[in-house]
Amino acid sequence: MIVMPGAADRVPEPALTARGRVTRERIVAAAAQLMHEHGVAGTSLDDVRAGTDTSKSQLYHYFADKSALVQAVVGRQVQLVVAAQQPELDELDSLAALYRWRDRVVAVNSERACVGGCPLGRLASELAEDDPRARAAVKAGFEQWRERLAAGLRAMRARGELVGGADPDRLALAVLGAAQGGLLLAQTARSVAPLEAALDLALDGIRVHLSPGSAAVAGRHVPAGPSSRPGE
Amino acid sequence: MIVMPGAADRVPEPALTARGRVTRERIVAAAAQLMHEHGVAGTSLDDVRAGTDTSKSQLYHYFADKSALVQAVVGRQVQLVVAAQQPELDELDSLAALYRWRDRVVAVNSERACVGGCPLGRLASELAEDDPRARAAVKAGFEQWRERLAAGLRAMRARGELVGGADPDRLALAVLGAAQGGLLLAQTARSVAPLEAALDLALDGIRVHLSPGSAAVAGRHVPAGPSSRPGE
DNA sequence: CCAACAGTGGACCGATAAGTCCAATTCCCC
DNA sequence: GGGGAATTGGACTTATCGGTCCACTGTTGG
Repeated sequence: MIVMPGAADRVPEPALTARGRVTRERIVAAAAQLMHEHGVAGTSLDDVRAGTDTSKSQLYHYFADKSALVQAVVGRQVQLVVAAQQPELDELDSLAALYRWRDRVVAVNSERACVGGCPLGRLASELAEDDPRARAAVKAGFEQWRERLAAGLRAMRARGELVGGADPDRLALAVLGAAQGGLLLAQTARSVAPLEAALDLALDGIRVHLSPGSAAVAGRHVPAGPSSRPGE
Repeated sequence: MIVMPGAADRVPEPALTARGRVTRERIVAAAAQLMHEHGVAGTSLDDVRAGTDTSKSQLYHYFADKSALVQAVVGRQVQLVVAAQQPELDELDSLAALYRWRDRVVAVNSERACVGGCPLGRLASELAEDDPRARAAVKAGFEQWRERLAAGLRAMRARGELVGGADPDRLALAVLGAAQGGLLLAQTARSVAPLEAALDLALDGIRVHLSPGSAAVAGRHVPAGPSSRPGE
């Protein structure tokens, strides 16, 4: 679990035994799943209780209130979202690798038939205005995700593939934005097409910043030309 | 349920007099505002009632239930969102015009300090999984928005500015995705920077599809090079 | 001018939400 | 193996929500 540097201002939780940790984890996992499918407001603590074979008192034993549970859910979703892209994020050092990442994001979303969109995105949209702590947590999650993308772009620049003037941090932010928007439209349209289109266009944008001499400039991953890959 | 293409499957509403129409509009406007700020689930009918100087019975006089009110709110937000970009959307016929549109979107979001993100995006995220009719309405709204963008890109292609192989519909979808994702990240980060980055990268992507001979290829709107415009 | 109907006010209802409380039970460690 | 803390079960409280109901008011057209 990632811990904020400034020591989180959490309620002093009682010590957790092994059993306690398991139960707590079970609650968070079920709550995360439910909130991904039905939203935070659409998930009652009774729903969580029913879905975890626990009792009301356990929920309040491990979490001060619903907001604290939401906080834990945010943390978990950040972990899961990043973990789902782990291999691709770890080797983002070329345009081809970016396209592999693109394919991964599309595949993950395709598997669940675009239902729920991005778990983080949903939490962001629902909590941003009502729960400042949750907003900060989601913001930190996005930041972590963006940083992984930026690291890859920095690697590309270090290898001379990316032109010197390009700002990896800003580009990574933009690519993440394209992913989020694509995910949202995909969820609404129940089709991965918007996600593919948004990511492809963003990667086309990256292409503009490739060094002229780079082998990838011509688009070895996209034979038919930019943004023309057929959707699956 | 089989729905005829033309006739909406709405509850047969009573005839509306002028006074009735005004009241109804007042309710929808207030509900839209509240739902933009606090979400659909976070807005009770009592909130709407209090914010409109109406009574409970009026809400149910004009709307069958909360879902029907939400439906009306979606329609209104679609109108407002598109209307806010009217001038820029009407003359999207060049890269420079696309950048003017970009500036407009950024400015609108900046004015409200990124609060609430995109009204349509918020509704999409919150309603997609729980209210099929609302999801369809939001989807139609996005479609309308996308079509406006696509029309501009088609104009560019007709003028020879865009290369023949580029697909205006798909590009428009991607640009809309960039906007939505940028808006979401901007809302979460409380900064327009992600929105600017996402839109700039998308427009960089469009640049890839410009005809080689076009005057705009060199980037007359972006003197310092792609994606390097300073944020305001 | 008066009936019929759109429009309005607000009390009321049942369901369900978050959160409380306390007794019972299990576990860990001395 | 016993004591204290961690853990658990579930009834209970209180508040709020969507939704219903009915009496009343304004308006309008014949």
